[in-house]
Formats: sequence, C-alpha cells, structure tokens
Amino acid sequence: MKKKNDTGPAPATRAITKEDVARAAGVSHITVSRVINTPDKVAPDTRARVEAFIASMGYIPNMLAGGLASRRTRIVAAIVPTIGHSIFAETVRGLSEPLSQRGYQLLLGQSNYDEDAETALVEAFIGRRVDGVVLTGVQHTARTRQRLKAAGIPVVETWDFTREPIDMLVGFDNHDAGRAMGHYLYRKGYRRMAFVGGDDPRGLARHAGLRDALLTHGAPAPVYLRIPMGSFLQAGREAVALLREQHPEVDAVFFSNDAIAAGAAMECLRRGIAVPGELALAGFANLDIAAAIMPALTTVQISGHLIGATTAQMLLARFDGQGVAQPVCDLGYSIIERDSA
Amino acid sequence: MKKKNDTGPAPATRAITKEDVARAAGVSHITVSRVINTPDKVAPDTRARVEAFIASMGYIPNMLAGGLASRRTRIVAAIVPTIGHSIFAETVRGLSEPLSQRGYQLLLGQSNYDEDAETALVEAFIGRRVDGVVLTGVQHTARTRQRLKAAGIPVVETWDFTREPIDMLVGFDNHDAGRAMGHYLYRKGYRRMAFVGGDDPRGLARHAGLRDALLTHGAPAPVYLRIPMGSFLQAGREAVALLREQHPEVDAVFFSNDAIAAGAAMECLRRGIAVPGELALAGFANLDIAAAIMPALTTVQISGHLIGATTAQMLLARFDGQGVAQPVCDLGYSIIERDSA
DNA sequence: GTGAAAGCGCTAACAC
DNA sequence: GTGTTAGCGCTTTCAC
Repeated sequence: MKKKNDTGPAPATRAITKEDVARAAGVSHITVSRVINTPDKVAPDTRARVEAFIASMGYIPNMLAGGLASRRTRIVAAIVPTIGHSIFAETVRGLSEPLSQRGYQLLLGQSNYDEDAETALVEAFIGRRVDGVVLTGVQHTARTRQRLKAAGIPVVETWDFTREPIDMLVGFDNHDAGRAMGHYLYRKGYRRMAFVGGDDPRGLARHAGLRDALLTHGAPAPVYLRIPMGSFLQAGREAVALLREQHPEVDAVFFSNDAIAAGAAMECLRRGIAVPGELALAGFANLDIAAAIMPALTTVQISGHLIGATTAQMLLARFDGQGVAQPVCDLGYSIIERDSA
Repeated sequence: MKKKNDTGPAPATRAITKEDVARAAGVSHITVSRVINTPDKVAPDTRARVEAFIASMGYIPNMLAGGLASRRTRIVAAIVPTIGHSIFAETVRGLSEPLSQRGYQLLLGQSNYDEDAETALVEAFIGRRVDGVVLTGVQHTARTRQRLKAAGIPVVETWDFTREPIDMLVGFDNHDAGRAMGHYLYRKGYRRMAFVGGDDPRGLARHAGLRDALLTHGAPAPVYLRIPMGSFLQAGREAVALLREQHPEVDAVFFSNDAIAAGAAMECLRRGIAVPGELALAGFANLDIAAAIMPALTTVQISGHLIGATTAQMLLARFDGQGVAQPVCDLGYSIIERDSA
C-alpha cells in the first residue's frame, strides 16, 4: 500500500463557509454566525435547523477570518526555555488545560535559554495576534519588553519574581529560595558547600541566595560548578565525580534542580558515597523523582503546575474584561526535608 | 508598585499596517508586501528605504490577514497524549526546532489518551486552518479521520505503525518491539514474566508482542499489570510491591516505558531485591534515566527526537510542494542490553 | 429575531 | 519594478 512520490491528500474542494450553510438553511450568513457565537439570540427553530445543517455539512468556522474581524484569536503563546523538562512541562500542562477548556489554544515556543531567540518568538507571536503571551523568567531584552508593551497584549512572566513586571507575574523569588536552602543546610551542620547548576538567570539567583546565606553565617562561599543545560541526570553524575576530585572538602551540594540532584544521587550510590553521611544532596522543584529516588531528596518545593494554572486564570480573567486584582502573584516556596540532607 | 484592580496594558492604538508603512515610504502597500515576502523582486533602493521604515515604525505584519488571503498559516498543530513526559517531549522538540527555523509555529494540544478529546482538538485545529497536523498513534475516531481527509491537510501519524495511515507516518511497530523484548528475555532464561503499563494502544501492542513471543516459546503468558497514566515513577514502585505480593513467581518484568521501570528499580533497591538476580527489569524508549540509574536498564531503543525531526522534514517537504518519496517511515527499534535484565 | 453593508489587513492575479 | 483590483471568510454596527 505504500504510495510512491506522494503529493498529498486530494486538494480539498473549497472549504465550506458560513455562506454555504446559510444558503442551505435558507437564512443569511449572519444568522449562522449567531447560532455559533450567541445561540440564545436566535429563534429556537431557526437555530435547530441551522445546527442540523452545520452538522450534516461538516462545517467548521474559519477562525482566521473570525480573528481578523473580531481582533481576538483565542490563542495564547507560551515561551519556555526548553520543552522536554519535567520542570516546565508541568507549567505548560497547567496552562494548557484551563485554556483549552475555554476554547483557547496554546502556541508553544522554545527559547533555549536565549534572550534573542525569545525576542524573535515574541515578534512572531505578536504577528499572529495572539491574545496573550506567557514568558519564563523576568529577564528579557529591551526589544521584547517594548514590543510587548506596544502590542498591548496581556503578558504573564513566570518562574521568577520582580516588583516591576512587564504586565502580570506568577512566580516566586529564586534568590530567597536559594537563601532559605543555605540557612537550612547551615543549620544542619554543613559548612563547605557547592552549588551545581546552569547559568540561566534563575539558577544564578538560587546560587546567589545560597551564597548570601552562607556569608551571613560566616561560612565560606559555595563552590560554583556550572553545568551545561542538557542532560541533567548525566550532568549530576559528572558533578559528583568532579567535586570529589577537585573539592573533596565539600560536604553538601545544592543543585539547581532535582534532576541534576537525582543524577548525583545515582552516582553516589554507584561510588559507594554515603548520602548524607559523606556528602549531603539538596535539590530544587520537588519533581517526582525527588521523592522516588533513594535516598529521598531534600528539596525546595514549588509548584510548576500551579504556576501554569494560575497564569491561565489571570489571562482568562483579562480576556473576559475583568480586572485582575493581583497582577503580581508570589506563589512562594518551602523546604521539604527528606533523607539526603 | 503593585497595581490594584489592573485592567491591563494601555489599549494599543490601532496596530501599524502595511498601508501605514507604504504611505511613509511613499510606495504602495503591495511593495511593502514584496519587500517582506519576495525581497529580490524589489529595486534595491526602494527596498532599503522600505526596510528602514519597517524597522523604525516597528511594523509587524498581521499573519492572520496574510493567512486568510494566502491560505497558508505557517502553523503546524501537534497532539500528544500528554505534555510533561520526557517521552513525547523529545518528539515535540524534534518537531519544533526545524519548523521554527523555517518560520512555522507549533500549536500544541493534549489528548489525555482520549480519542474524543483528540477529535475535538483536530476540529479546533482545522478551524484555525493549520498547514499540517501531527498525531500520536494510529488509532483515531472515524470522525478524526474523516475531518482530516476532508480538510485535505497534510497529516503525520507517529509513534506507531500501520500500513494504512491517514496520510503520512513516522514511527515503529510497537507489537514487534514488544515481541523482540519477549524473545530477548526468554533467551536470557526468564520464564515467568509480567508486563506493566497503561492501557493506551501502544502499550497494549507492546504487551501483545511480549505475549506472542512467550507463547511461541511455550512459556506462560505474561501477567498483565495495568497502571494509571499518571506518575510513572510512583506506579513503578507500586508495581514491584504488588508483584512481590501477588505474583512472587515472576522473574522478569517488561515495563511500558523507562520511567515506570526506573521507579521499579528504585523500589527494588529500597527493598533489597537483587536486580536482575531476583527480579529482572526491562524498560522501553531508552530515556536518559535508563542509562543513569543503577542498575542501568536494559531497554528498547527508539528515538523520540528523530520521530519529531523526521516528521518536520516530511511536512516541510510537503509545504514546499515537493512530493514525499516515503510517506510511511518505519524508524525501527533495537534492544539495548544493560545490567537490569 | 433577522439581515445588509462595511470593513479587518493581507496576497494573488493581472496590468502598466 | 511597481501599482490596481478583487477577494480571503468572518464580525461589527446599524437597520428593519
């Protein structure tokens, strides 16, 4: 059955329009439009008849034309540093569900932790006249901010905190969270710490927070081990190797996320390094793996899913023309103590 | 700085149009259009002048209007069972990158393993006149197939195999892959096997393949343990508990994916169950965690990323009006032998 | 409750 | 190389 040199499905005969349905039902196209958009403004019997034709003719309204005329596309665009991370995936899910339930679709973009790539995506999305834009983080190019403001689209920044968002914000303070973990580890008796993470703004903030906490206590600043933003598990394993070799004095490590920490835990197991006895491990985000792995990971709890869900609610409220009481929503964080530190 | 009862950014003064730019540059709007779409058909100096105005005025073309007129939206829609799984996330990434490089954007939908939800998404996407649709799996409602065919849009089914795709296909045979693992485990000496997975069509096919292989050898059919499609790690841990209790005779388990298998491996470690000595574990998909965990997981290698990338290439070829030589692409699979089975 | 007219901002086809 | 004309399919506003 394999077709050779296929050129595609039959070139669809012109798609059915409101006009076609209207003609068949003996009404004007505007009535068809009303049946779809404001059914209660149409007489029950006309409505039933039109609906029957819509179904039987398989009519699907052209939202492109609708969007052009109404200036509302019912599309929300989201930009994440990378698809394919449990971390942001949960946020995307939390965003997608309430949105799709209300007839909105999600246009997804990936910035690869690159601000210029983000700007390009923002421009593309504005060109598509999306109804709202969701950004990861609070650090963006001047051009991104300016384009977004000029477009006048609702914007939600996520996963971080600032007092001066572009528009709305749903997140938590990464610096504070890092500091809290620093205090926790210090209280637990650890003195020579390391931080392992990428150099994205939020990871950097967590590191700075940890450092602040340690300096407050008069402890030495943490060793900073920068890893590439790729395979986190692998990076965690390599981090342990490197740390043992170059910084054997380190007694506790704070990882920028649980995936890296989990990789490290696996490597410790492999090498017979006692956790937390010889080396304490702390993660971030409270991903599934943090609780499942052995030893269970002490980590910073935040809710990626809730960030997405809250963002969706704010956006939806805006779309409905309601004011958003709290345009800046700090979801906070908390430390979950488990076995690894 | 927190604003109370915010009603949003300033209502943008009417967006700039091609007409505005054209007036400023002293040309007609069609010339502006050419500068953007077919720059080489415009005289170098007019072009430079127009480009300068585009930049200085911050003009962003309205792709909604463009799409309506040209009947090409440069949007590809993809439906995955769930966002937030390393498994499909890689496919989405593989899809997104080449597409976005060519100016296409990705509209993402989540079916939650529900065929009717998939149909609803397909209809919404057709309404948005997307240029292409990517589906997960080959099992769809009659209505999905019919809508898609009527729309005449390029469609790619993924992650499974059939000789009669809706249009194009990029995947592998789940049944064959399951059978291959069955033969492998049998050769390794295991006789009382179990399969742990959800009841999605692809998982079911892997199970059926395993079963076929075992029956061929005259071995007993595998115990089938159905788990919910949620937290895979957790499900894997529970599966081990349940298996030890209710099916202590089982000596090898084939999991529908590596995340479940990894959860099981963690639980074995916790309980002191020797892997593979007491219980052998085999996964599916060769996710990062399969190689990182201890013991390293024997698994079936397939490439989620390649599925996405290949799909993008096929779609792009179609968009360019080229025929696709091989509308059905079987990417195959292979067994990776590691330590767990 | 229903319809007619006017556009939304752009591209395709054809002129010059 | 550049401009003109005619839609793309829908919603909005205003009549009836």
